[in-house]
Amino acid sequence: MVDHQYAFKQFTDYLRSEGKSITPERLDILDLVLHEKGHFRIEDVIRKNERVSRATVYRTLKTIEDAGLIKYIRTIHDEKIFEVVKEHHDHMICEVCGKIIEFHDPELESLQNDICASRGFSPTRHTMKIFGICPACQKRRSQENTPA
Amino acid sequence: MVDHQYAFKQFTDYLRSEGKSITPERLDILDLVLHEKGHFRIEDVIRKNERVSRATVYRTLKTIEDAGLIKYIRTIHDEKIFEVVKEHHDHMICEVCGKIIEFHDPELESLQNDICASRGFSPTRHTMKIFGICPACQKRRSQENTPA
DNA sequence: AAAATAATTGAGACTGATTCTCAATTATTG
DNA sequence: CAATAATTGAGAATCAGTCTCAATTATTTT
Repeated sequence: MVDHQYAFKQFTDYLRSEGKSITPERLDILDLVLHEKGHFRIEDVIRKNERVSRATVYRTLKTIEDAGLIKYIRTIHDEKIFEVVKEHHDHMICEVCGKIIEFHDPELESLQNDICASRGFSPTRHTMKIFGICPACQKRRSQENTPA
Repeated sequence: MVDHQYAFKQFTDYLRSEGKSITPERLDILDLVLHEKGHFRIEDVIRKNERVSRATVYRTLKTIEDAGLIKYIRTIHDEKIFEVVKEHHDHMICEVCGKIIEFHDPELESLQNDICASRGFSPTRHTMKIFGICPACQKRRSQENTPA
């Protein structure tokens, strides 16, 4: 879970620092986004918030992204999927059921930094996606191949 | 460089195995793609091959991708960039000049496998992108900040 | 708190990328 | 070579995302 209070403060601070207005539309969308469990698509936000226009949803999601509160990844099918930014983490994506599993590994992070350093590249951020089959789908598959 | 001869064989084998026809359009596009240095965009292929229709370029690039000969990544600006598949590698992407640097690190690969194993996830492939500033742009920047 | 100013919104037009349709063409098979 | 199956091209259609601009709302100024 994300601290909503804190997220709202971060967002309004960001808006003020950029000379942008604090509007009910923006707060509504942030609220909706914070209540999303896990990952969500833009269409979800548009559908669940008919009061706000499609254009404003797009604009506002980009603003919230610029504020550093959400980010997106691409699924196997190239769908844009948003998520609320928590601590940094990477993703495992199941190619069978589409499930997205988050993970974080400090060793991986430091190894990445080493690799960059050895090449004179100055990293700011990274994304890593591992595609494969999640435990549940592996189990289901092995059951299907061994019928009663 | 990629062995063209071998790539053509792989492609025609793939087509045959899928019951697909071997057409001049498909071979032309594969040929063009193999001659691309590094990374290319779909529009490049369409422009350089006016004999073949836009629709067929799209269809054929997907076919070549399915055959495992090319793949694509997304840049910072969400552009689709294709590349010929060589040995597996990951990418560093410069946020200043857009340059794409390929790298491969066996330690990274085995660490990824360990991480998956510990979570019961069976990996098939992965993508990793590190965004940051390339050596050339770092140098250029530091020069700009220290004028003569 | 009203006026003046600046930013935002909504509706729908627009764009660019990609997919679809289907008749005409070309490859494959027997 | 004829019959069959797959592919192609041209343009229509779709889709996500952006843009326009007048009307509305937030912010700042007096």
